[in-house]
Amino acid sequence: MATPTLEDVAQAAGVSVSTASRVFTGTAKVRGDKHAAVMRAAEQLGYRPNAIARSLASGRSLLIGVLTQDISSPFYGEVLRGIEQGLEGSSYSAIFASGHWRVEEEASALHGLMGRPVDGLIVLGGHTPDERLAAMAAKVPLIAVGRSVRGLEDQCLRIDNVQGSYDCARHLLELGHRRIAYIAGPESHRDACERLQGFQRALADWKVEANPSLIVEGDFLEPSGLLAVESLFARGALFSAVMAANDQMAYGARLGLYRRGIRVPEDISLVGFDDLSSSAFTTPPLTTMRQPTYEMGVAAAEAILATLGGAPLPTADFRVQLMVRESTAPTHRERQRLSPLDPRPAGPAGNGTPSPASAQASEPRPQDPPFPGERL
Amino acid sequence: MATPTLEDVAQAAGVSVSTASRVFTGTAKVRGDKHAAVMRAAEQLGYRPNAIARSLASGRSLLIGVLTQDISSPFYGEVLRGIEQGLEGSSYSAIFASGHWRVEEEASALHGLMGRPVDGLIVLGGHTPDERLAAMAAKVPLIAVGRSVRGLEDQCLRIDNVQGSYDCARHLLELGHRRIAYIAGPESHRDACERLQGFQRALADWKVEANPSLIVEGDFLEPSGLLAVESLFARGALFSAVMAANDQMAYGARLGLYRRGIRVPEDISLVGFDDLSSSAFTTPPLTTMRQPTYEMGVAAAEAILATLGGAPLPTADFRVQLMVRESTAPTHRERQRLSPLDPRPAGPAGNGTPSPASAQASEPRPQDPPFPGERL
DNA sequence: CTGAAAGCGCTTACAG
DNA sequence: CTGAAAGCGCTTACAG
Repeated sequence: MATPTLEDVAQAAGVSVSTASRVFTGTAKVRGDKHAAVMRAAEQLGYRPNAIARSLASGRSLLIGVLTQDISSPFYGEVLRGIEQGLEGSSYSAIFASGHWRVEEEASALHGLMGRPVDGLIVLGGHTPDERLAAMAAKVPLIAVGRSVRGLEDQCLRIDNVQGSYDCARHLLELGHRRIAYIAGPESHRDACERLQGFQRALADWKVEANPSLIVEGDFLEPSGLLAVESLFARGALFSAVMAANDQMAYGARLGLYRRGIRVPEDISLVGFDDLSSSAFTTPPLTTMRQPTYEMGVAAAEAILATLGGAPLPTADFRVQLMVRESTAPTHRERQRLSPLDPRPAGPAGNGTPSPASAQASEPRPQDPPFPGERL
Repeated sequence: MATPTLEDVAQAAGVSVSTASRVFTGTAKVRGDKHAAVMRAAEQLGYRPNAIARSLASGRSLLIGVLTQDISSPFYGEVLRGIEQGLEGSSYSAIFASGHWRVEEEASALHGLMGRPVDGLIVLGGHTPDERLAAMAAKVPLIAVGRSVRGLEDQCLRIDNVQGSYDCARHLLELGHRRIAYIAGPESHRDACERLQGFQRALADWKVEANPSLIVEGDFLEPSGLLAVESLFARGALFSAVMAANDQMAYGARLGLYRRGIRVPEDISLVGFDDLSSSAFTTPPLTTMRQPTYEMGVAAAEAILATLGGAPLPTADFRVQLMVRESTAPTHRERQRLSPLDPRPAGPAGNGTPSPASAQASEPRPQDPPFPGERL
């Protein structure tokens, strides 16, 4: 038998389609016995309301479009999970499209979503011009996560990248590090620029001279972190810490250090940004700035739902939080200052401005076991 | 102005809606000048065909439902990316729903997808009973990835878990390992059972006695890998290698070893399964069994498209591949056999049946630098 | 090649 | 509380 329609149900229940419709939408009271008859008929026939027909008739698609950049990104993945959670229990579902950070691809993804059309739009990052998003926002409730849109400031869920990055750098500076290599994100990313800015501001506040040769640009993916460290070594750069603009590049940097036989954090400290779920399980567990990505996804969904329900936009404040784990340690000099009697042997990198050439030597040498307690 | 409809376009172009419709669907020839007039009018009005109305009229939603388990899973993420890629260029888009490996949640996700209704269904893993999937498959083309469904064997895209796991174990056995700890997946997962089976079969072929106290069950997530290693140590188990049923648990195990100051692979070898994209960047890079997840996603999408287009189901064969990286090494005994003059000092774990108690000692001791070449 | 018309499966004023 | 009817924006035989 073909899929049963509302008409089949109404007929089986001995009521009009209007009445049958009302029991499913709940828009008006229906007498008890008729209600029951409809439910029974629906059950018996295995009736499922056709969402498409319903959308066309009601003018609402019950779909929230989500423009993401990469469906498999560990960073956006958490946001998507949050969105799913935030939509749970509502009658809306999410439909995803990926833009891969390419303006044209984002445009066509957006085009596809609007053509459905969706009842609301959540935009995660990307390079779509502000004007285009403002134009969409005029048609449909829109929330942006991880980017800001001029004129739509209160519909943008963001963290303070400058402050977050500043705090990462401060952590390193307080541990005594002065020569800090920085692996930046692509300068076309606003996040990347802001994080670089936070780093530089901290340096300035600590009266540490900025050293352009300690800054390398990556693309937010692992291999670029590895390359960055390699190029740093190739140019003979000296540093006691590496700060990466995101965790994925920090992973790559970690591998670059490992390849040279450099220990983290004994020889060189490492910090990331994002706190991906796997960052608590790297070797050593990565010190990084946590972004509340899941929470932002939930909030984005709730904000859309609120707007759709005619409620005012909920306000939320998203704080970053430094997760001090085991990839950062005081410089040797700082350790000595703190406990002059510390008997542990100083590694070749223990003076705060290590020579990578000596750190490279593959002579067996003492390995510090992790001392997490020391740094808390 | 409200969103323009086909009727607006037809009117502006001076043709009937039928004709206007034909230029957009391409279902019939339209005279050149009328075609142009319609295109121009559409352009001018900023017309976008309404996908919902189109679906209702044509009886095709142009939506492929994807039942996944966790939208943020690094494993399924790759499959989703493949599906997106495979659908690219077609007029279909994917709509995702997550089941979180819970039968009822999967049912409601499936219910939501079928109620839209979708034109095709791709199912990733999960615990939905075979009969339910068979029932869906009767209504709509269905492809399953990473699980098998009785009666739908040729619509299931799978790898040979038994063989893959066998090959991982063989790799370890050939390196001389005999006491291999195994971190299994949950026994309710078919994949988990098959991988355990492959492991045990290899042991049997090598005449290594199976040792139940070396097997711990996890849940495929990182923390369970950490717990597994801890419980192994707690019970005083002796082993020179750890094999995990997936990469995420291998990451957790890696951390457990690190916490005890145990070196990988010098003291203990470690192997995973899946080859997640970050596994090439762990410390050390993880030896693991690659699953062609992205390719399976592409193939699933293509199979659906083919079926929808009336073409026969394409056949594909998915091979796993052992990625030998740097987390596995020969046992000390095996190294000596291979090059009796190897001058490197033997670690406390070098005899193939190490004592974790001694490996635990936090005395500084020589650290082997990585020797990737040695194992190729 | 083209238009008028029916119809996709619902919802929702409108009139009782 | 309930039914008949119009309509959502398209597609697609059907007849020219």
